[in-house]
Amino acid sequence: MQIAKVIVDIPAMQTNRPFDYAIPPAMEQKLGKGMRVEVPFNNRIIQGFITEISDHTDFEGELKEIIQPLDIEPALTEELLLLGEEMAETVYAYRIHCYQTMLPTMMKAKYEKEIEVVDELDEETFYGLFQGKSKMSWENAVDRGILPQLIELKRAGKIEVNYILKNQAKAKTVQVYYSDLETDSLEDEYRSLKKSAKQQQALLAAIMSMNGTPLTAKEYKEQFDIGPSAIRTGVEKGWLKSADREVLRDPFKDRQFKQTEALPLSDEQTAAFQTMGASIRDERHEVFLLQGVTGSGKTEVYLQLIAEVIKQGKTALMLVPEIALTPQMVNHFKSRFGNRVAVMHSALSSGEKYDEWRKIHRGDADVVVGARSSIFAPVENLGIIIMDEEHESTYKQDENPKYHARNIAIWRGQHHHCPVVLGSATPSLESRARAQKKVYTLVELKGRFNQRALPQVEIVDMRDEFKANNRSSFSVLLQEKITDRLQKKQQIVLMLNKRGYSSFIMCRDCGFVLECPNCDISLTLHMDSKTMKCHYCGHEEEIPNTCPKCKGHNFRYYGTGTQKIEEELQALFPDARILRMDVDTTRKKGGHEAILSAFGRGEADILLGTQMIAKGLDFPNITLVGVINADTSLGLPDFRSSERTFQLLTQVSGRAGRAELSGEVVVQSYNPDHYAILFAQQHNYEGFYRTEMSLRHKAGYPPYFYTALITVSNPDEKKAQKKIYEIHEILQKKLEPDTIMLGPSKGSIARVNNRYYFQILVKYKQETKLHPALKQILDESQKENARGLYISIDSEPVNFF
DNA sequence: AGCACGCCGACT
DNA sequence: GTCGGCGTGCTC
Repeated sequence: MQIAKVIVDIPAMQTNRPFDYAIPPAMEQKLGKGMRVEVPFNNRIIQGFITEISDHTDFEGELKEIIQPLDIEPALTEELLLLGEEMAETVYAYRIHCYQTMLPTMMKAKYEKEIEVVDELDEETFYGLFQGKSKMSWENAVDRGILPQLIELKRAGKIEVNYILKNQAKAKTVQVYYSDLETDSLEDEYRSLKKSAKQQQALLAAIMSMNGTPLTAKEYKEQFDIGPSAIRTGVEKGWLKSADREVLRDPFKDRQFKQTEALPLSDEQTAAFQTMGASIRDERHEVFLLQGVTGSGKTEVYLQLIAEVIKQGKTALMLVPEIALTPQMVNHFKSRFGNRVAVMHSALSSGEKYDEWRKIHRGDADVVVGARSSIFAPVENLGIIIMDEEHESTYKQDENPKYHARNIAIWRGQHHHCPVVLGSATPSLESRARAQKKVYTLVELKGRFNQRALPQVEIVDMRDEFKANNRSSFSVLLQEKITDRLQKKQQIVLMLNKRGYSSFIMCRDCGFVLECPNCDISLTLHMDSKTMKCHYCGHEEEIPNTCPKCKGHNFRYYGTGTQKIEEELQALFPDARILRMDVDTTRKKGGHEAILSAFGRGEADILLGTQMIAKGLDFPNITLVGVINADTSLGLPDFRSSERTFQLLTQVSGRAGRAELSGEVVVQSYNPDHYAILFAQQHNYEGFYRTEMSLRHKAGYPPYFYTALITVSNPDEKKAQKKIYEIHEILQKKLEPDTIMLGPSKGSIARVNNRYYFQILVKYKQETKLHPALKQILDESQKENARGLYISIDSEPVNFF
């Protein structure tokens, strides 16, 4: 008998292992590793993944049978099955979670409960409770509040609760019409028609010419000018049969892409291309750190490396940060490689995502372009993995499974014996340090395209502006330069650094700040909805008119929202056309792109936005970039705050002067002497790297130490606190003496959604005992989990919330 | 996760 | 005496 080992869809420590199922004889040849299946589990029916087919089981009891497969072909390749297993270990996640994140959300199971009548009911109950039907949905029962009566009936054995698994992954279909009649009989039909039945004659002629090939109604119309009513007649008369044909939802079907050819490479680009190309040709795994200043032509190198891979009959994976995945970016790839490019983008509908996934799965894509989760694209025969802007924190998923796409990329690169290219103008310290230690191979692009100089960056000390009685958000210098560019009809980009910043309101009389009732954080003012919102739990309330504490009416609005800056800017420059880009104006689908392309067409003089403007913006007429507040990101309680500030300033500076016109940057700051700002001004990555490395060394942070963040949360503050101290004690006993623990401390937001957070940050160099100790802590916490005590472990966290 | 089993308090 | 509270343990 054949046995399938199945990972079931129950995320719990006790079920985080394969369960054995008997394969019914009829399915023996049909089931395979990586398939989703429907299985009975503890009185229910749930989804699972087959991880292995075997002829042996250690299970002593009687095996249950697999009910049915949910796919025709395995959803997960052997590679992904293995990856998921290993990943679960390193990110402290359940295997089922890992497998689910590898697939489009549509393939995740949905469960429904229904109540079925199995025994005679008296008329009153049947017509009253069940409304004369033998089945009722669980929701219906809950809504009508009749569960108590149902429990009674259940006990009497008159009803059953059925568990239904819904496979949401449905391909979109269109109706097609074909004929299975012989030509002879069609000819007979033709002869028996009245002379006046022109439409039917035309239809029969068409059918005969198609030779049984199915066509949609639309195709009949286009090719033969036969309308739907004739087709209906054809079906009625039995000439045509209808069937469903699967179609792919193509998010780009209405777009034309002009074919582009490889551009000539500079000497430096050629050298970079050859270094990395050698590894492609030798089918050798190697990690490259491609460090190139903005405008050095990294993208063209990527495109040509991918072309090389395709030439070898292999496939390529191209990762970009979500925010950079603009249609502009997609264009580059679609134009070079045509429709064999699949794009995985969060703006796609779930159906479109599923179809792009299927396109890859079928082997119809040679190039996959996408954000973080595309690293799990089911491509076979990988020839290269490229990760652009590798320093971006969005490559780390901040919910379970907390994986970093960079690590997954390297794993897959090893598996496929292919190179991994990490590209950035401002590499993460971790990657740059690895390059220094020759773990990665450093490839540099130092020159800018067309030898264009990097923009001149001026720093304005905002403290001086304040002393000189300038209370505006714009320094005199920035105002002058804006005036100048407006006159010259050149474009301006202004960035508001919102990181670590929020707009809140405070009572001027008593100092009261409106806070979230569920979280220990002030509510943020949202002008678009005219409400106060909590960014952590979603709580929303009216903007108060009077202070709840002192009944005063004098509120002060803190925080510089883009909207407020826009008003200020417009007052200063009444004739300037300003475009604002922030979460409020880009919320709608395609809003981001619409604003960018309007700016690209020159429909505005000034683009004002948050960090999202630092990326994917490449317009020749921009000659001035202003950073309104460079330092708000410096004050965050995060050891990476300097690194992030440096990266952001460098990136936004790169927006200035990309073509014939040279650019200028004005950075306004209250900390003008901060090294992150000064090094960004000088475009000096190396200087920043060395300074930051020595600080990290002194403080004992990555890349000198590894980190793991353990977070405990509970609705009861005392319980969470007790647990974190217990964990602290266990770890103290077990870990190496040179391992450092910070904490236990309260979470940087102590309460979120009515849960209290406590955490410990473990910093270690060599630590073989940490992993088993943490696993054990997780295992043992399982019981408490049910009572609302959650433990989360984040290996190499990037956000410290 | 969700369900059955099992052991103690408040009732007909 | 029983009903039902939820703590405990299992699911192929």
